[in-house]
Amino acid sequence: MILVDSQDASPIYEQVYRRIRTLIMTEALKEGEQLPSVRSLAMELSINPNTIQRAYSLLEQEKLVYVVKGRGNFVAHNEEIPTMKRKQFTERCQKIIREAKQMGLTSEEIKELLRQCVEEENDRD
Amino acid sequence: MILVDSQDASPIYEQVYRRIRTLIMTEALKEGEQLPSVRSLAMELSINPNTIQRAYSLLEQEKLVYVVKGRGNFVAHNEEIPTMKRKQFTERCQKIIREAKQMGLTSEEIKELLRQCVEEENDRD
Amino acid sequence: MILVDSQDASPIYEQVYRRIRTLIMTEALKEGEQLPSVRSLAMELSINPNTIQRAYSLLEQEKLVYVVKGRGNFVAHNEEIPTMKRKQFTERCQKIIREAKQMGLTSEEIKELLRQCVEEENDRD
Amino acid sequence: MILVDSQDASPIYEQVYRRIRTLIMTEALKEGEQLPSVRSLAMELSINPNTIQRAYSLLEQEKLVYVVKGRGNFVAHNEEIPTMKRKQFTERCQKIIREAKQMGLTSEEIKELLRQCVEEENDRD
DNA sequence: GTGGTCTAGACCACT
DNA sequence: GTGGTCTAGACCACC
Repeated sequence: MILVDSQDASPIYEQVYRRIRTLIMTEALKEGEQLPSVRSLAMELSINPNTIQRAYSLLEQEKLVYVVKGRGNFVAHNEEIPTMKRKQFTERCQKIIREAKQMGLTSEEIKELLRQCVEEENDRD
Repeated sequence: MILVDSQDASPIYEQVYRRIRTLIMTEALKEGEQLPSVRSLAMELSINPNTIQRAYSLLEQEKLVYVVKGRGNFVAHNEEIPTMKRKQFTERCQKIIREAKQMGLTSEEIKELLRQCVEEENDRD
Repeated sequence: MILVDSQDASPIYEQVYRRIRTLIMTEALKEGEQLPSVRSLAMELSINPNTIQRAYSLLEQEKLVYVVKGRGNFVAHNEEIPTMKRKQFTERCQKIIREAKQMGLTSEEIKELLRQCVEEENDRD
Repeated sequence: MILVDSQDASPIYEQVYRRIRTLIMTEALKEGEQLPSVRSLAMELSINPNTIQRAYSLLEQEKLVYVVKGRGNFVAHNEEIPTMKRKQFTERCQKIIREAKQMGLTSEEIKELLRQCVEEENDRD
């Protein structure tokens, strides 16, 4: 369910964090469900427990996970997930549009290219 | 023409590289034009010449710049720039759309959010 | 009468301790009254008897509870409770006011903020 | 300027974090000023560099500090500091008032005790 | 068994 | 020299 890509330039703790974050947002991990323990997941991925610990701490900070000392980490109740998903998508869009403009693409070109992307993706469904 | 943001998390050589890359793609720097020398640019930005050298090397690797030993760095001829710009933008779009779908956003939601982004960006102009 | 919040970061034994302490100080549990037995309370809250035992020990240390071996735990006689409550509150206040001054807040600001706090709390009643 | 109290139950990284946070909020450390390097501070306090690192990361997350890789940590520009100070004070007040009510103190008593505290503190000036 | 903290020591990227 | 990441191994509190 969780993989570490040693080719990926981003730090391992961040890969693990992002992966679990996605699993929670897609509800592959449901509210109240227990995450694998720090140690067991570390063993499974053959990495250091501290590295997993760090990923779990990030998830806790974002209130996606809550910790019960001595028992484990659990998926938190979070009704803002749909909002978060939209916000995340919007931010990324704005970023690439801004960069495209900086590259000298006109608003019209951008609009047209976006339209094409959406259509293509719909055709694939 | 080139600025370094010390608050930016990305390394300085990459900031310089990206900035010049943009200048070339927007044709603010035209084919055959000479780039500032490694030393003079380093002085101007008060950073280490090694850092500039590294940025120039990246540009050379991408064939956006060619070097004439003893004379300097020059903007290369590259007729594929407009195509590159579009292709790059399209690829990024497809990537974030695909990820959004994986997150469980519907095609309709995505379409709507994209429309909003474009509008907002136009309003900022 | 006693609840355990698994989301609360503080250890369970402390939650139980604080809760019973409050019940005694508010005289919801009166002098001489018997506390539930370690085992029965553990069963009721579905937690380990050791955890309850630890909470009771803290209460005993503070002389809020006394133990009769083989019979159970009882609320102690303690005529200083009202004084304790005021003293505790006053000490805390002084502490945060002193810290606020250290942060550079003026006496006037502090007075005003305190007034607001009191009002808001009264509105909630 | 920074001290670690081995008696204090709170983790070392948090003590360091809180201490520097206070220094910034009181402007003992001013905007743009450089913090001691991770390694040098670790040496000075005879603790592990990782522990300092962690404290600095917290400060960065709160945007009180920004990092320039390869150069060091610097106090960030943050115009929200006065607001933060008030908010922090208000939260603490609310907390102790709420707890006092839970203990059975009446609103009148609380008001009166607060008034006394403020007066005493003013007398000390 | 669980998570939380800390140390010691290493390697990397950046300046 | 700087910060950032990771490992290995330890100890503690809690359940």
